[in-house]
Amino acid sequence: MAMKAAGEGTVGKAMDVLDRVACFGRPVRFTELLETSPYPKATLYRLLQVLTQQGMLSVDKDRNAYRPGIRLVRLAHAAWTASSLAPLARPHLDALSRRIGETLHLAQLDHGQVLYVDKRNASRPIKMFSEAGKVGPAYCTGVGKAMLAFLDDEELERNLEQQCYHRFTPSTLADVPSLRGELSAIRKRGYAFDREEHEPGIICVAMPILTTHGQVLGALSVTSSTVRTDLDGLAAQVPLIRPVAERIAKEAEDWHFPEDGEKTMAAGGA
Amino acid sequence: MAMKAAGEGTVGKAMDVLDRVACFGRPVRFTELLETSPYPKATLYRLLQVLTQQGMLSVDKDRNAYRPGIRLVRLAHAAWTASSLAPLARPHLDALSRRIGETLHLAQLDHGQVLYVDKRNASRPIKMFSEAGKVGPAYCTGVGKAMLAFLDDEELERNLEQQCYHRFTPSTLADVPSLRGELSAIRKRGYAFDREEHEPGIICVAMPILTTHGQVLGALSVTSSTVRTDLDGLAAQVPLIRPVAERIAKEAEDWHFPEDGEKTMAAGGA
DNA sequence: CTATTTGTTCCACTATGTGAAACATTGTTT
DNA sequence: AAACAATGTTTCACATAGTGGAACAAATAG
Repeated sequence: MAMKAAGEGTVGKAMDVLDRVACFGRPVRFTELLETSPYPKATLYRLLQVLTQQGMLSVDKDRNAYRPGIRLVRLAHAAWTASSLAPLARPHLDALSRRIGETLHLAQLDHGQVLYVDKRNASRPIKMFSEAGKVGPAYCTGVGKAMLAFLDDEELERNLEQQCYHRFTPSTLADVPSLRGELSAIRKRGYAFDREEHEPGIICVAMPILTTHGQVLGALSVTSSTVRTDLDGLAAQVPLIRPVAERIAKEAEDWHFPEDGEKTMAAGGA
Repeated sequence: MAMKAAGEGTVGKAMDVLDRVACFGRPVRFTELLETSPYPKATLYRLLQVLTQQGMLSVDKDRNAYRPGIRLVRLAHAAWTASSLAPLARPHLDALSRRIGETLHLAQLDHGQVLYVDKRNASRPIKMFSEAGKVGPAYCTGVGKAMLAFLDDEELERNLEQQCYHRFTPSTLADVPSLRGELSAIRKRGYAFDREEHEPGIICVAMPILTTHGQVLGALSVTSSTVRTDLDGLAAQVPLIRPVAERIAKEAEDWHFPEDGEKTMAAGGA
């Protein structure tokens, strides 16, 4: 995932390294990174130094394993609050969750990947942060396809290139032509299905969240399993989902920031 | 907060700009940033361009307001999972939360600030991500002081400089000498109190989480209000809290990463 | 329509980051 | 313990990449 060398400036490289470290999901040793990066030793070394010193990475006590730093968590809080649909969509998701007893996902597109920014689970309330922030493939998930389908040409091409087209299940659309076909069907239909394309037994309906000008903001999905329902069963939920997606889109568009608002200086407790 | 110009290289500046944008908690216009930044126009401009193009910032549709980007959320998920005590501490927090009916905080230190990485609320389950990721001052919170008290000299000095020493309440220790005194008392006692130093009516006990070598990993606190209990009441919880802090420390130390583990490629649903 | 604020581009200058290779520091082998 | 291998750190001549003053363009007023 995201393993292309960002030909951009120094900052671009630094971000790329950040990504690479984050991808591992465990502390990475210098050499490991060196082998999977397009950067020469010394350069990688300095980049890691800087990032560490900046708190974007932290070094394991063993003194030679890097992992994403705490500063990122702080920054992301801001990102999540200010730049995702989640805070705005929350009440709507809550309401939908109460009406439909199924798993809900709210997702956005990020560098060709689906980024889940919020989630409702049928049973327990929320599994918190660790859920928001997860990424998944775009070409074989309901939300992913729903968003891809409504991108403009230029963006679509860029995103199509960024997919890895791994055949997760027999029904995965694992090449560009079939995916294009599916996307055009989705455009016509107005929403997308996931026909066990990512995980066997898991199906979903996904509704794009679009501005009045057709700009893709995100997508909203209801997920279930083949043992509990089928595509028709999910399709029956569309009348419930569509207005929610539209509502979220409307609010996101209208939301002209508080101009100055309150600057609630610091966190509550202690 | 964190408004010093990072004299570091280009990457440092870029990160600094990220912070600045994140600080606002709302979309920021170019000029606004220009006024509050030590960078010349053109430089700031280019930094913003790069960050935007990297997905670390996103531009509001009005085309001239920057805010933290979605890519940060993705990165932070990795950071939270791999680099915070939260995932490891979760079961322990859950257990503690069941025994004590009060608010719990799990925090770590980041650039002189307290960063809350997890939280349990007495009443409703969790308020999710928007809680984890919040920052607060170190010099006037229980967790903050608990951590400061056990830093080594060099780190302590660095951190003391980074405090803003705003007098939130009459009991805030708003200068270095009194803070030093308090810290030494905390070192002797082994844990810290918050005596309404940050918010009137809010008190807490905080236990540092330390490695066997005395390295500060984080802190754990029980928060309550003066209408429900007093410092003695909170101190009575110490026998419950201390072992949990020790347990977390132990596990954090023992946790030598899964060496390779499973690479559960992508998120669950669809 | 002119004035003013706000955002974007130019370009000579040099500070910053580059990367091959040498060096240091581990850890492993016999 | 010496010889070896693997990993991490530093050096240094070089040029790319970032800098910032100032001129230019666009968008809002007045």
